[in-house]
Amino acid sequence: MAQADGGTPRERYRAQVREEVKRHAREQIATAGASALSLNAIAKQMGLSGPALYRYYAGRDELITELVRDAYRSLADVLAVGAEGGADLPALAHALRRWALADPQRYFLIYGTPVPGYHAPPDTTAISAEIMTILLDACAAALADRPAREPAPTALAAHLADHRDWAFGNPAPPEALHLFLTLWTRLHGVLSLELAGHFTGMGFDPARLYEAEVADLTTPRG
Amino acid sequence: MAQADGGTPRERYRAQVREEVKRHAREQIATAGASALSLNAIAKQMGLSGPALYRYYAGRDELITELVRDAYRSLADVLAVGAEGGADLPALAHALRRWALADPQRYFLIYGTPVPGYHAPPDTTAISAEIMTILLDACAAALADRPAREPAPTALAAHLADHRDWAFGNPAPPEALHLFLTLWTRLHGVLSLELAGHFTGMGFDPARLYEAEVADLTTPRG
DNA sequence: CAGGTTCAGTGATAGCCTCTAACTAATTCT
DNA sequence: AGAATTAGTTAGAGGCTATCACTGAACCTG
Repeated sequence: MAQADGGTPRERYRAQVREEVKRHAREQIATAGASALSLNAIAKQMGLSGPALYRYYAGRDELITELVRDAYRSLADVLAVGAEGGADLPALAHALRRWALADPQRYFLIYGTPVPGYHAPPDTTAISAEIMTILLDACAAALADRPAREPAPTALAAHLADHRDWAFGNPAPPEALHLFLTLWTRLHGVLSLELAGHFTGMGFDPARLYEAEVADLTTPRG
Repeated sequence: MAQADGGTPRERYRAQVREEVKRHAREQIATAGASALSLNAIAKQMGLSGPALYRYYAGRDELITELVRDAYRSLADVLAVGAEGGADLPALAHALRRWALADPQRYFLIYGTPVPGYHAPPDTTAISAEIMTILLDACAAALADRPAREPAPTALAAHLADHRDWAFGNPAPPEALHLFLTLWTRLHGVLSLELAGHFTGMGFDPARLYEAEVADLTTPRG
């Protein structure tokens, strides 16, 4: 993993160590949450002494930012592969759920509690836009497949038609914008509460709730 | 605030200091997030020296737990007052949104990224159940007001009918259980993404999206 | 291959933090 | 008034982030 050889041996070594640091970091985050991530502890686990890691990462923040970037990248890739393979909206929704369940803390790295000061670097938000584009396109495609029998555009769709800056140049119709936002927020709603454990002990199967939301999303209203 | 006089002067003083500690803690959390909360910093702000606060809170965790409890209590009270006043589902939904927007980090204290190890104490989960009961009752009432013309109970409702342990003794019909879960997850979906800032720069008005979800929730499907 | 440069890794240190322990001083109770 | 309780103190252990100055190895170049 991590393209085997990049250039000079030193560069390769650097990349290798950076990768190993991230491996430990991911493990630490998965078991104790992002706030418990400690450069010091990682260094010790790798048999290094504290400050050594500062050769590889400028600080804790940079490491976390890189993990956030990786998380975005990973999700974008999963969805892109699905979309290329002709996956429809429900298939993408389930790919998202599988991805989230595989590593809940990775999901929260992206969609969890924000740190008030923090602003994601531009390249990260670019990947976020990539993700939204994939889902938005899928929404537009889903609507195109539907028997066009909605003479009453929703009020929200009209509002979105006037404020579509975020769908940078995407030719999706207003209804698709509406569908996308609804998809995003509803899936996130179920997923984040499930991953946060708010359903544990309730007895029911969250997968069914998710399934019901997906079904509702892909069934035109009467 | 904080019932003026409790008993011995010492007890009153204790309660007063505990309250002041929480005040500073809330402020700190609101501006820098829960992970940045520091007992030491609070002590200095209060003109005390570090360890003094350990007379009032066993540690950082206990303080945070109390803030979580207060947050639950505050939300439960807001909703209870609304429900007593005869508020319907949309009114409760808007009360929830107002409460969340008033202090986003307080919302995340409850519904944000979980700390893997942490388990909320029983009294806290009891308040959570209180909140769910209010909303569930409102859902049942909303359904009762609807023209009863749904011969096809949803598959999810059937599943929930078999797994209704969590609605401890609540006589709500399965459809109400379904509606409640949908309400909860959808509202949380919009709210948490909005509060986390994922809509900033998108140009549209999150309130309209929220409004659309509320409307959808309270309109029977055809 | 010799010599200079670059860079990984080190220990020391400053400055935060949580939390414990021992002590002082004020308050309250009897 | 004397005894018991308790608020607050300093000191300190151990953790963390991060900087700095240094050593020693790897690398490149003439």
